[in-house]
Amino acid sequence: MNLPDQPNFKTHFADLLRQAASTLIEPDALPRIEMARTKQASHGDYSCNIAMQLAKPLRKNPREIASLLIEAIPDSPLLEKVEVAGAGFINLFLTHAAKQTFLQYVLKKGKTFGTGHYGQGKKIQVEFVSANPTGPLHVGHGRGAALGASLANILAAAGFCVTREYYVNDAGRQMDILTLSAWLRYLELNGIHLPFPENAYQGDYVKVMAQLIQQAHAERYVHQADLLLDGLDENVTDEGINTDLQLDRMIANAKQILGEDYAYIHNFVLTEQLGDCRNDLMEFGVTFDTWFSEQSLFDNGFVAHAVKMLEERGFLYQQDGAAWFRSTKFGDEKDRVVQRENGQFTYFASDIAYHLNKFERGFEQVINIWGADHHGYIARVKGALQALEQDPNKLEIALVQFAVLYRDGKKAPMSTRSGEFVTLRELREEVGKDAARFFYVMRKSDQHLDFDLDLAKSESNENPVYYVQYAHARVCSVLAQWEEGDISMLADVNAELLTSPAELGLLQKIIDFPDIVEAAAKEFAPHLIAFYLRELASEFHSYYNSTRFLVPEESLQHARLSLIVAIQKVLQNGLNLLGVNAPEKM
RNA sequence: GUGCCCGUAGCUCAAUUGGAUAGAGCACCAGCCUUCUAAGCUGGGGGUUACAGGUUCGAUCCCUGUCGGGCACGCCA
Repeated sequence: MNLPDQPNFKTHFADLLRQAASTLIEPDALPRIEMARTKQASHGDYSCNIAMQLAKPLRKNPREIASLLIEAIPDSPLLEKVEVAGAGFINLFLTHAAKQTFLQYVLKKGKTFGTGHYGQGKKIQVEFVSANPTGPLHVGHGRGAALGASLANILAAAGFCVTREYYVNDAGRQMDILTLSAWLRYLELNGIHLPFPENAYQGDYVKVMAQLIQQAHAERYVHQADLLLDGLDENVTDEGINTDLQLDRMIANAKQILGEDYAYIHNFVLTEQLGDCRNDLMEFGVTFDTWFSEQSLFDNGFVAHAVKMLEERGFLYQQDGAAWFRSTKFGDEKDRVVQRENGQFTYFASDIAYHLNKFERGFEQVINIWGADHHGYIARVKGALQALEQDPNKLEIALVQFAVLYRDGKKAPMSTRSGEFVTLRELREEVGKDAARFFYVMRKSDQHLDFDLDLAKSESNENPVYYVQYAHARVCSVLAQWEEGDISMLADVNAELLTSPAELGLLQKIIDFPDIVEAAAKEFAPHLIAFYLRELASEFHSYYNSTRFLVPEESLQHARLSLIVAIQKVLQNGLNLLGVNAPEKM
């Protein structure tokens, strides 16, 4: 049988029904043909509800319409039979030959099986993680990283031209606080003990950075540190420093005392944290095409430019000395400040500039992966884009709910500022990269995630990661014991011998894979891949236990081997999309 | 208080976005290694989809209300 290059049975059947429906109704009035995979084998392989949808416009009984459609359906070598069922479903059965022949395409496509053209080469950007470089990544960032990286892979597989981007918040107050924190620790190393503000960064990593500065430059950056507390309340040493005002005063003092050296320390801690973050993510299998600096938007005047554009279009007004953007015109709850009383731009201002910049770089679609705590932020960013005459629908925000760690059935404590949190690095060291990546995307992203550390760690049948990987290792093991051992022999195998329910079920499962990838891309839902892989592994394990592959009869042996090689490819490709290894031995 | 998200088996979650008898894993019970890896397989029990209405051929999904949980409501980022 000769089939087109990348056969898609689902769309083929949809075409057949569309042709049949054109005998009953004007093509313009025809709704989209929904072709769904069935849950039960008795319902065939694919099912369509078009007859029910046409019941209203045609004013006829759905079952009657279904019968008429079936009579009008063109002949196809892929269609075994078609029947009416239930309230008017049209159930279609694929021929065994169609399923069996499909195996050849899988083996031929190999690593690229599962890819498609849904994205039509559109330029799409995925921005994710984008954590402030003020400390180590924690397990909350890990979920965004795993989700973003997997989604980017899936979009690329679905035919998009993907750019992965990390927005570096290297401007602004948090970086100043980190700089001050590091300098204070550095001063301590030089015997100068000033009160350490409660709202500065407490983590030990700050002390490590201070040590690095100390080792490289000795006491060079001590300067007149005793002036640091100037202008603060008299009795700070007794009560401690804990207000934003006091902290900002210390930062201002530090800038004055250090002069040009302030920039050195600022830059040093930034580079250090960013490098740490990059390594951490790399070891997590997460890489970026672009690290986009927020500071660069200020340096080249782009923030001022964007704000000016808002002003020119009449969306800005002055009140209480600040410049406000009329975001309420675009559905926001209240207007927002873009330039403060003291002349500084707000974070929102640079974010407007950043998103405008994204569109000006020519991305046809932009996806932001944000923590769910930022959901109130969506309206104002989209509003600003609209005000700047951009299409806000080109920006899509995927919200990620928090991940809560459980150890021994109890919540692991998490509190960012106090430095008491589980880092991504610790998580990786504890459960391993593969388990962490898989667990993070096992849930729909807009759902809370309960991350069971004990389960992720367990090297047993309880662990879904090993379950999928084990299926892959088993195939590899069989192939290793296959004496002829040449997979190319399987290219033109006679798959007609694959007729058991298990074999036909597995064939259908393989056929589904490209559709699953496309659905995952369409819905920003990597968890669909995880669930699919689990199901495929399950069917394989069952097959493995019931059927011997290395049988004496060569044609049957080759047929079965070709099937498990195809399964191996799908497992590899699927795990690869999720950033999980497919080990040959376990 | 206002806005957004959520509520599905004992636990953690799915459900092709309005489709057929709501499905998996874990946990629990009973079996399967002289055979390609038992990190596996086979069988079993378990549900008024928080609750009350509404929309229609058909609702876990859409609308209204109630109860319960999470998040957000700065000239912070």
